[in-house]
Formats: sequence, C-alpha cells, structure tokens
Amino acid sequence: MARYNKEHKEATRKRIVETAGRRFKQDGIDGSGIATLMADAGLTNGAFYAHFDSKDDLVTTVVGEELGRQAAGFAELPPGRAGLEAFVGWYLSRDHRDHRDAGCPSAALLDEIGRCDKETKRAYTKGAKTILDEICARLAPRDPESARGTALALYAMMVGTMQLARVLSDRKLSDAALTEGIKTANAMIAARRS
Amino acid sequence: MARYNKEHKEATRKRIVETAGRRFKQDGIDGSGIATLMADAGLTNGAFYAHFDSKDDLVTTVVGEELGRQAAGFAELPPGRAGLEAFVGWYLSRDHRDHRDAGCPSAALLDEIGRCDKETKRAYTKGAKTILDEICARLAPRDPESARGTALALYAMMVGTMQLARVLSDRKLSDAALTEGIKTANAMIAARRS
DNA sequence: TGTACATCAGTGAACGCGCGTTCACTGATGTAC
DNA sequence: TGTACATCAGTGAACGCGCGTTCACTGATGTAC
Repeated sequence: MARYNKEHKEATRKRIVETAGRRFKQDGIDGSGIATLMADAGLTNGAFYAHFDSKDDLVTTVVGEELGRQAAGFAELPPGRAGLEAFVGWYLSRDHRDHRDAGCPSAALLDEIGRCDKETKRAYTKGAKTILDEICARLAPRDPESARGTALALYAMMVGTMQLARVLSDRKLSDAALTEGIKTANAMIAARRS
Repeated sequence: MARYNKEHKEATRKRIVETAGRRFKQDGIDGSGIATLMADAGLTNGAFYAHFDSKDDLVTTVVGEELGRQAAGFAELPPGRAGLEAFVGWYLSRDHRDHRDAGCPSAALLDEIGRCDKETKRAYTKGAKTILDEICARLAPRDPESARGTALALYAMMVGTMQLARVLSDRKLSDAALTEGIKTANAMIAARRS
C-alpha cells in the first residue's frame, strides 16, 4: 500500500479511530493515553497529530463513529419488532456484559461523555437520535414519532442495566439485572402493540 | 477543637470523604487529583495519607458512603409508594440533572466504578443492595423479595435516563427523556399494584 | 526512461505539567513526674 | 502547678512517572523535466 496517497492516510485514520474506540470502552477516555492508543494502531505517538488536532478531536470523532456504527447495525437485524427484540437480547447478554471493549459505547462511556466538551456531546446526541429513530421505526412503523418516549425510556433502561450488571460483584444479582432488563424491555415493546 | 483527639481526626476524615464525593461526581474519579481534593477540604496533599492508605482506598470509602447516604435518604420520604414516587420525582428532575455534584453517585460515576478495583465494586454492590431493599419494601410491603426484579429495572432505568439527560445537548430531547422516565417509572410502580 | 526535487506520513526525543506517593520536618496537644 | 517529653495531624518539597503536545528529522513516494 502506497504510503503517500489518500487511501493510505484514510485507512490509517480509520484504524486509529477503531482501536481508540475499543481502548476507550475498555479503560475509559481519561484512562487511555495517546502513546498507548497509537501503539495499539501500530504507530508512534508523534504521528497522532498528522490525523487529529487534539485528543478532544479524536474523542469527538470516536464517539460519533461508535454511535453511528450502533445505529447502522440495525440494518442487519430482522425487520420490525423481531429485530428490536434481537437487539435487546444481544444488548442484555452476559457476553455483552463481559466484553465492554466490543460493546455499546453508551454503556461503557456515558457518564464520562457527560463531562466532555460541547462538540463531543453534540456528536453523541446526533448518533443517539439516529439510534432512537431506528428503535421508533420498529416500535411504530406508521407513526414513528409517537414512539419517541418509549424509545428513550427503553434505551435508557438498557444502558443503565448493562452498567449496573457490570458493577455488581454479586454474580447472581448481576444476572438477575440482565434477565429482568429483558423482561422489562419486552413488556415495554409489547405495550406499544395495539 | 483539639487537634490531637479522636473526634477531630474523625471529623477531618469525614470532611475529606464528603468533599471528595462532590468532586468525584463533578469531575470524575480519574479527573480528581489528591492535591485538589485535599485543598477542597482545607488541607495540603501530604495529610491525605494520615487518613487513607491510597487513592483506591478513598474511592472505596467514598462509593460506600455515597450509596449509604442515598439509601438512608429513604427514611425521610413519606412511607409506601408515595415515598417511592417522591424519590422518582426528585431523581428525574431538571435540578438533579443540572447539579451532578450533589446528586446520585450511580448517575455520575457508574461506568467509572465498573473500571475500579474489586473492593470498590463490592462497596458499590453492598450499597446498591440496601437501596434496592428500600425500593422493594415500598413496592411490596408484604413480600419485598418478590419485587427485586422490578426494583432493579426501575433503578437501572432511572440511572440510564439521568445519564442520557445529562449528555443530550438537545435541550428538548433531554427534557423529554426526564418526562418519559417519570411516566415509565410510575407505570412500573403501578404495575406492581394488585 | 532516468534523474532531481518536493511532499508528507511517520519517528522518537523532548517540553512542561499534574499525577499518586513518600518523607523529613513542625508545632500544638496530651501525658508523666 | 510547672516542666520535660512523646505523640501525631498536618506541612510542603521532592520522587518517578505518564500525560498531551511539539518539533527537527527521515525516507519512501509521486511529480516534473
């Protein structure tokens, strides 16, 4: 691969964003240094600034990208409510709980994003709206806007449940949180049926 | 106040724990340095180690204390479901959203606690169980254990909703998350009535 | 086609800074005689 | 009661370290003639 053409640089940038996404979710944003991030991507610290203005700039990009990926993931799910139930099933799984680096950016980083700058919050909000739209479309195909409230509460409940499940050191209680989360989610989805 | 008796030392320790709680919730655990924390409490950095073994030790203490305080707060609420509804109303208020330093430690720190050591998670779990017990007792006074699942889902939904409301830079959407959270919480509480 | 030059992604050392922690010291207090 | 001493909460400088960022430099590439 040529080192000095557009595709190469874009591929490198993409690689940094993807490895940084995993790192951030695993160790937190504050807990991940530029040098480590770049080593993850097979580069040295200095090269970072050929791709981003600052760490904040990277954080904004990563947050936008991660939420975009989650929204895009809906395209691969079955259509309608079945797809939404599949999303809930994956989201509140033990596997998701035990692998934060490959999971939902909201569950891994939401309170830390709350302390980031305006740009990052804006990037999060943009991505969250797309995800909420996907949920709405599956809750109420004819009038998606009417399902906004349910979509918000459903997503918030799932994020909170996953965070709780990851913190509770009592394994049984953690498992119970996931099981109960699925039951509650499915009840919320079913309540929209009419 | 005498400098070298037990009460004085305990009072100082308590002051450190309380100011650290506010700082952690405002700036995050990683984002709060020992020197700043001690200055908040009117002391210098060196005195810290007369009270705690390490920062991790302080974090464990603060997390336990913060959750204990939230659990103890239930005693001041009206008895039964009315008290639970009051808790929900306070929790999902604009005031709580806009003042994280005086608010719920779960909403401010849950994903960061997920990356802390075992001791801290244990302290969180212990406190969370007490809070869940308080919720259960108000959901089902005769058979509290039967309400465990509802209590878990309810608390998780409130925590996730508050975090979401704090991040969403679209004010209307943030307000909608709070409003919808209250509606959903009250529906979950009402569903236990029979 | 072959040569000279400009480009720029990436290197790696260095910057000042704040981190968590240690430590020799201070000086107000409580205790012993 | 007055004096000498031990205690220890608190001080503040210093430790090594990793942070985000800068910068002079490298050397493979694409371009111009």
